[in-house]
This record gives sequence, C-alpha cells and structure tokens, in this order.
Amino acid sequence: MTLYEELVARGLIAQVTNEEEIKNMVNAGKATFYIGFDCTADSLTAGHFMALTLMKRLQQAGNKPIALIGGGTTMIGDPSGRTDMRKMLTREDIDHNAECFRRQMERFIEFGEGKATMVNNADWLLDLNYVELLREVGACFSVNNMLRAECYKQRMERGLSFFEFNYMIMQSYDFYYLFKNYGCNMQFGGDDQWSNMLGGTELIRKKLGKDAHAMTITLLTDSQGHKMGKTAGNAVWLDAEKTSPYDFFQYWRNVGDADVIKCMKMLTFIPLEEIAEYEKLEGSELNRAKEKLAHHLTELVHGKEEADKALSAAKSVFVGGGDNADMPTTEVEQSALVNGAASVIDLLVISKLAPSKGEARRLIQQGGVALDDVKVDDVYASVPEEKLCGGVIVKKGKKIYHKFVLKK
RNA sequence: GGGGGAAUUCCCGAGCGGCCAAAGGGGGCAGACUGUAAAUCUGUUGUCACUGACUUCGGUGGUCCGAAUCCACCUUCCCCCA
Repeated sequence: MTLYEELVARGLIAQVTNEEEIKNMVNAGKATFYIGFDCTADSLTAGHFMALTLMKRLQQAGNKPIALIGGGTTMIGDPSGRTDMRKMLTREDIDHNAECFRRQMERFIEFGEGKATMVNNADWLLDLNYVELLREVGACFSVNNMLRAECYKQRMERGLSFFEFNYMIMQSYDFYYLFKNYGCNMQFGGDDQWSNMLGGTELIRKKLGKDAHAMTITLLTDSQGHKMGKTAGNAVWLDAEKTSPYDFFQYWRNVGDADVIKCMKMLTFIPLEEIAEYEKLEGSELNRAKEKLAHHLTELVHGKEEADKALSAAKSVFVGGGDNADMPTTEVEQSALVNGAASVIDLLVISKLAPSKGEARRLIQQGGVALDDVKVDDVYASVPEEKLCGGVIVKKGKKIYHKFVLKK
C-alpha cells in the first residue's frame, strides 16, 4: 500500500488541489510541505497532534516537512470559523509560545540537516513594508472572492475587522515565501484552512506562474460532529504540566464507541490490518480497543513509561488490583488541617476537583463523593491526620479518582 | 459624516424601577441505568461563615427609599444613509 493510499484509507485527507499530482509527489517522497501552527497558547493540543502525526508519516516516506511557527500571523489571529476576535497577544507571549511549540515538536519530528526544518514567519512578515506589500501581493487578491470564502462566512454576520481580514493574505504570503526560498511545493492544514491555503496556491500561480499544491486534513470530530480534543471547552494539551499523562490517557480511554476506530485510524501508527481486527469488536469488547488507543497515544506523546503508569493507575481504579501509586495525587499541607483533620470540602477545593466550596458542598449533597470507596453523606465530613498520613483516595463522580497524602 | 439599534451570568437568550442571583435553551457537573460507551430520565449550575450575608447584568458618574431596568458621558459592536 502506498503512502497516499494509506492516508486515504485512514480517512485523513479531506480536500486536495490535484489528486494525481499530489499522489505521485508524496509517494515518491518528492514533496517539501509545510504546516503552519499559530502559537496562541504555550502548548500544542491534541488538535495539533494529528498534524504532527501526518508530518511524521510523510517524513518517513522521504518527504521534507517544514514546521512553520506563526510568530507573525499570530499577531493577527485567524478568523476562520470563529465568531469573535482572538485576544491580541504581545510579542513576548508569542515568542514564548513559539519556543514551547518548538520543544514539543522536536520530540516528535526529526529536525536537522536534510530533515525537517522549522521556520517562524515572524522573520519575514514583521518586516514587510505596507505599501510594497499592497503593490506586490495585494494586487493579486480579489476582495470579491475573499468575501465569498467559506472561512469568513460566520464572521460576515457578526462583523470582521480589516485587520483580521488580512489573515488570508499573510498566510498566502507565507506559502509564496516558502515556495521561493525553501522549495516548498505543498501545504497541509486543517480543513478549516482550505480557503487560506488556496489563497497561497493562487498567489504563487499569479506571481510565479507555477503550480503549488494544497491538501487538508479531515477535522477530527466525534459522532455528533463536535471537534475532538477538548473537554468542557478546555483543550487537551500535550504538555504534561497542563494535562497530566493520566488525564490524557483517560480522555482517549473515554471516547465514545462510535469514535474509537476512527481515532485509531486517524491518530495512531497502528497498522491498518491490526485496526481491522479491533473493528470487529462489539459492545463492551470495544473497551479493549479504547485501552489500546489510549495507551498508544499516551506513549507517543509522553513516552512508554508514562503510558504504562497511566494504564496501571487506571486499572487499579476501575478494575481493582494493579498499582495505584501513579494515581493523580495531591500533597496536603499541614496548614490545611483544622483540629487535626482536613475537611472533605477543603480537599476537593485544594485538588481542584471542585472549583469552589459551594460546588464541593453540592457534590457531597448529591452523593458524588466517596472516600476510600465509602460514600460521603455528611457535608462537614473530614479526614483525621493519622488517616491522611497513609493516604486516602477520594472519588468524585464515576471516573475521577484522586489520592491525598499529608505532606511530611 | 448623518441616523437607528445593541452590550445580561460558561455560551445563546429573556427581563425593561421593587416579587431578580436574574425565565428558557445549550453546555457542564452529579444521581439512576450501564461497559470508565451512547441514549434516556432526575437533580444541580455566582461566592461565602449556605434557612443568612455578600458580589454580579460593557465602563464611569447620577436620579430614586430602591436600578440589569431611568438619565449623562465613555468604550465596543451591528444596521441604514453618504
């Protein structure tokens, strides 16, 4: 099976400019492609992850990846599919975020001479001269067409500033710049980037009379059409500090039945034949597939050791037995004790299991909290110091377990 | 430049002087049912010292015994005319 066939089989490809040419180029390892990452946060997310795996797949087949950090474009913010303007970030924030991205990517993609390259569009975008740019590039864009672009649809209803409107031009310029200076002949991106990417191929055609290609990756959505990689509106981060390996593992362990196989195909490097085996599973047997998915992804992002730990911690909690040493744990300060005991409400708040005392109280009232597997029915319940020394396990809801130990 | 609207709790959206911590929906959380799934039903969803108090309705001042609701100014956005 050729690389391109595999990408199709995994359901990764959404749209392409010219399938035949792209297929041949990619299969032959002749593509130099780029994917842009806007650094609006200090860590990559599960959403970026698919793009990273794609870069890796292509790199393995001999193609040359360019990871573009959007130090310049982030100064504007992509309005695609958004209903409101992004908050403006300072240059310092952006530089910091770009650095964080670089570190995370380096663990995943091979950079270096003859391998992947990393560039930052701040290096060329920030020095552009306005009038010059208008004459050189602006002349190539039709406002009429831009307004018709899918990515601005939503914003047309609520208002789009000229500032953000320019995002497409910046992104197109990136592609043009990389084409000229790095021989980059293809761009990848999320499917929501399609219009922006076409802007680039068009610019290259108009300015240089050459063909460049674009290809978008299917957006990973669950069976209800929601974007995956978020919990309650919060991103699932690749940074262990922001999303612990255990939580990362749990996120994938908990995907819906209808989504496991899709996730396996799109995110993992598990061979398709093996996935086909998992696809035969039904009902509760699918839990095996979920476990595999979660372990595989956690291993890719955090390493085998962390993945094993997360698996064993999850097993100890949900199946019994196993080792609970790696369960998420909070060390309770001596100062949190009142009369030699820590109230359950305080524990819930300290560990952020509950955002406020009121919420913690409600959780207990609704029977959502258990202490060492015994339901807590008193709002004022507390854990005595002796017991806390040995460690207690608090269960919040059905799936969240957290260990508390008194800090020595 | 002229005219007309709008800003409400996580989101959408009611409220238009006291009965408003603010309807309804979405989302979240919890309970029941389950397979760490989905669907469904129920409860809950500002903070705290929780039968009470405190802080919230774009911002700042004002009117009033009393303001999310009225007035003035400011900020941002939308629509129409140029």
